[in-house]
Parts: sequence; C-alpha cells; structure tokens
Amino acid sequence: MTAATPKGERRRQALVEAAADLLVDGGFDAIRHRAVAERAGLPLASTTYYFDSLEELVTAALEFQGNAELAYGKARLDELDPRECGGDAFVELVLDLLLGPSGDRDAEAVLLRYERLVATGRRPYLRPLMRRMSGELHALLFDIFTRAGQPVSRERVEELIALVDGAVVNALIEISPDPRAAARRMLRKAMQPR
Amino acid sequence: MTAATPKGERRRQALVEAAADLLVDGGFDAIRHRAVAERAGLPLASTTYYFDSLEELVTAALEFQGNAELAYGKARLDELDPRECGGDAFVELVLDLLLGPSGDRDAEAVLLRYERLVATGRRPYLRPLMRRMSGELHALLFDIFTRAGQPVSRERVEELIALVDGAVVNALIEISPDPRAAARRMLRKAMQPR
DNA sequence: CCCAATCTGGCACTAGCGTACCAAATTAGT
DNA sequence: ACTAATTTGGTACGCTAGTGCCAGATTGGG
Repeated sequence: MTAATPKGERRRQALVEAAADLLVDGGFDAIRHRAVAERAGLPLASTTYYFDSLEELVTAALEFQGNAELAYGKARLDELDPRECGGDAFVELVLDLLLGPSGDRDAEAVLLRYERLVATGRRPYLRPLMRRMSGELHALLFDIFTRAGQPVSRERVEELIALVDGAVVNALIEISPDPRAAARRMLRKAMQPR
Repeated sequence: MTAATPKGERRRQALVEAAADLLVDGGFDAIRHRAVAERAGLPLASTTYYFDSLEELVTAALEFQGNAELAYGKARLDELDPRECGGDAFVELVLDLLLGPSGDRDAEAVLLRYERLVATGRRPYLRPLMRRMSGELHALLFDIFTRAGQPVSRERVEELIALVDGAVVNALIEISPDPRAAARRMLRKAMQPR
C-alpha cells in the first residue's frame, strides 16, 4: 500500500523512520508493528494500512537506512581533498564508509551493517535491495580510491572490503568488541606499500 | 539444571541434539521450547526441567554443534598427508575447515557459521563459548598450515580467515549465493606465491 | 524392600505477535 | 459544497511463545 495524500505520505515516512530507528538499535527483530507505531506516535493500525506486510516495512526501513549511509558516503567523496589523503587519514576515511563514522558506540553501530548481510541469507526478499546498496558502496569506494590518487582495480576493492568485513565479524565475539580497531589493523597492513 | 540419572542424561542429550539440528537448519530463532521437545520426541516440560532457560539450551546446542565441527577439523588434520597437499587441494581443505565440508547445500550450511558470529553481537552470553571455539579453530588452522609444509604466522592465519569470512558474508546477498566459490577465489589469490 | 530424590508430562497462564475489522473522521475532486 | 475516496484509530481474534504448576510415575541408595 502507498499513500495518496500529503499527510498520508508524511505519516508513512514517519513510520519508515521509526522502523529504521528500531532497526539500528535493536536489529531486524525489533521491527514489530506495535513498536513502530508507538515510536512514531501513531496508532497500531497505521502500520498495516500503509504497509501490506511486515516484510514491506522492514524493506522500507532498510532502504531508508542504507540510503542515508550512502548519502553520507557521497558527501565524504565530494568534500575529499586529494592533498589531505595521508595514509592514516585515508584508512579512517575508508573505515567511515564501510563501518559508519567513528562514534563512542562503534560496536553497536557496526553490528547492524553485518546483521543485515547475514540476515539476507534467511530473508531472500531483501536480496535485490542489498545487492543494489552493496553495488553502490563498492562503486563509491572505487571512486574514493581513484580520487585519492590511489587507483585500484574493482577486484582489489572487493578484496579490501572482504578483509574489513571478515575482521569485523571476528571481532564481534570479543568480550569488549572493537570491530573498528580490528578492521583498521587489517586494512593498514593490506594497504601499506610493499 | 543438570541431569542426575543415566536416563535423565540421555534425555538431556537428546534435547541438545534436537536443538542443534534446529539450529543448523533454522538458525537461532528456530530453537523454541516446543520445537525442541517435539523434535526430540519429548514433552514440552522436559525442556524447562533440564534447562533453566532458553539461553542455556541455545548455548548447549551451539557448543554441541561447534564441538562436532572442531572434531571434524581435528580428524582432517590427523589424516593429513603432507605429500598430497597441492595448491588446490590445500585450499579446499582450508575451506572445509572454515565452512564445513562441501555439500550440495553450501549456502545453507555456511550460513549458520556466520549467523552465530553476528548473533553474538546481540547475545553477550554466547561470547565466552564463541571465543573458545574460535580460538580452537585458529589453532587448528595454524597446525594445518604447519603440517602441510606452508608455515605461517598467527597473524597471517587471522588475515586469511578474515578474507574468507568477508568473502562469505558478501556472497550471501547474491541471488544464488555461492559463498564457498567466493571464498575460494579470494583464498587462492591470497595464497598464490608472489 | 522402601522411601526420598528424581523425573515425567499434561495443562494453563500471561504476554506479545500479525492481522482483520469497521464505524467515524478527514480529505480531495468536481 | 457535496460526495466519493481515503485515512484514522480503537478493538478483537487467533496463534505461538516462555514459563509455572503439580499430581503421579520412576528410579536409586541403604
């Protein structure tokens, strides 16, 4: 179902944003009709009125969140000054794109990015969306490397992404997970000139 | 709660195995009191009698499954003939250890191994167990490389594992996921002599 | 053999879920 | 302004979940 009126559109959007919020701090399982409605300050039935099913709501939330992240990445690309791309600063830039900007709750913020990769395994309906977003992220990274004067092949981009992703998922089981630090270590080693 | 009688111990074990089965083909969310009891052919209440909580049952199931995988890895190590360790065969061996033996339903079988890494992010109670199993797996791989006449540093083992893991999670979003193939590609490239 | 400990298993409670329903309110097109 | 379409929101249904309860069966130690 899609809204036909401006106010309806606003309400629908409020639901999507509420769902995205829940997604970020509780994962996919946190997106429930009642929780979304409550967070958006709307009645329960509005969630079924604007979305035919939970899957649709989950998809919309994921898309919203993913687009926000991609927009952030594009902004970073646009403001990129090729002269200020020293090794360490560049590594941090790549980490910002792949894991989100560094914050005080890294582990939590990063978790969702990997939950959704794995969750896609059991939720085939997310695959088209995930593929699109993943493709855009890869392209973005490719551009970043090029713009920064460190051109790489697309294959190399995939390698570096895999390295970061693998480092992250393995870091999640630590007592005090610090996935960003683990990824940083791997990335620095892989990118240092040989 | 722990069993005190032989029969009780057998029942408890049956529940653990039933839970592990469910874990493998439905993920963590598939471990429910009723589902476990039904699969084990036991009454619902037996699940709460032998396990104080679902968390305990989940933990036991994961440990059982993980130990089975580690045992498989150790068996492969023991039967390893250093002379038959050509490049490709060796890559397959490493993949067997990290992803499980190759089968016709790779994607499904592999999924659980990554679900549990990520799930640990939101289930801190699994961390000690995951750390132990992860540590043993790393050690096992280290031994395998050594025994195969390709000694590596522990750091290098971590790198290769990260590479494989990253390749896998990124492969899960494909229309027809083939995580093993993706991991194989990355691993071959990383291991080819330079 | 007996009795205390252990185990059994049917049942019911509460909570939360997705979803359906529908009268009332609001909005949009003419 | 009028009417048809859309939106609203309170409510209820059916289901499954985790868990508590407890009379009875089974078992093991002395």
